[in-house]
Amino acid sequence: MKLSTRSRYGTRMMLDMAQRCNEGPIQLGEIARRVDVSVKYLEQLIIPLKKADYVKSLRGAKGGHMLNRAPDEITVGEIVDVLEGGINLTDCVGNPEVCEKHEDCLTRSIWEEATKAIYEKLNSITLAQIIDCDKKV
Amino acid sequence: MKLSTRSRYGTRMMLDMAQRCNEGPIQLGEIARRVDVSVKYLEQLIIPLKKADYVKSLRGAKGGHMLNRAPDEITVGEIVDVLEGGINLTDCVGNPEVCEKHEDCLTRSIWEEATKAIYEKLNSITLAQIIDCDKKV
DNA sequence: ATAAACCCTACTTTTTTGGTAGGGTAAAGA
DNA sequence: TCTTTACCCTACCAAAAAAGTAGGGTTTAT
Repeated sequence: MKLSTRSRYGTRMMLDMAQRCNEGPIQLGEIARRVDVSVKYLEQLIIPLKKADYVKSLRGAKGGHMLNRAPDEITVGEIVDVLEGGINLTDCVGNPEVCEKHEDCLTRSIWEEATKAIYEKLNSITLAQIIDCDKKV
Repeated sequence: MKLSTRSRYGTRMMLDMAQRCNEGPIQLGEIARRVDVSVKYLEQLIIPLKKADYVKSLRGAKGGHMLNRAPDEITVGEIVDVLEGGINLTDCVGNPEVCEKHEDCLTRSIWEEATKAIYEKLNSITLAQIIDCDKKV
């Protein structure tokens, strides 16, 4: 029931980019230093985020990464979804048939409802909200 | 982010007992057969549930286990809490100080809110509700 | 007594997580 | 054009957690 470091570090990274979304491309090395995670690990995390079009990159000297949408157009739920490979408390949530007892399973609906609760909560939080919240302090 | 088999099997077991809560002590072997989990594994799961007073046991011949409260007095959240060792999406949720960056962490409040969402959902579901729901079908 | 059933400790295996290593490729700027 | 900078890609590895087994001990109803 714990979130993986992929989601946690990935969210930190996205927030870092969100805070600098008007400063042009940002190098991974820079982000790595600030969020305190190795460049190599962040490289791994940014690939699926690029594939899902939340991030775009520029190669070459002076290249780097940046958000592909405004911070208020990206939710934490979307990030977790990409990095965690779906937000599901159990394998049977989206796919009842993976379980041989799915015909008369009393519990699946519980896990479905709980999954929905977490999903809705995370999808209601945008990167912009988190940054703004910080500015007020 | 996946629920462990401990929570899932444990919930199945508690539901099984709830469905038979007026039939006296129920043997683990019987439950194991119905919920399709080894007796040895269920033995492991029932210990913390007994310690937390959700279950009571009778030793000896014709002994067995039974719920220590009415099914509408036990929530799924309580079961998961016991078997999972707390419902927390990250280690820092209840204990900010485990993280050296907790001073200026933008993300902790996200994980706290999401944890709260799942916690409240699971705590709103009693064993009785799940069984009743089944009876209607 | 003894059999049925729970109780307890330890160990093992498998899977997932959390990375590291090392080289390849693209492109901006001199 | 050439070189540097930074992203891109494929493996691999180690530690930890999850999942489950093994085997013996203890209690108690009959």
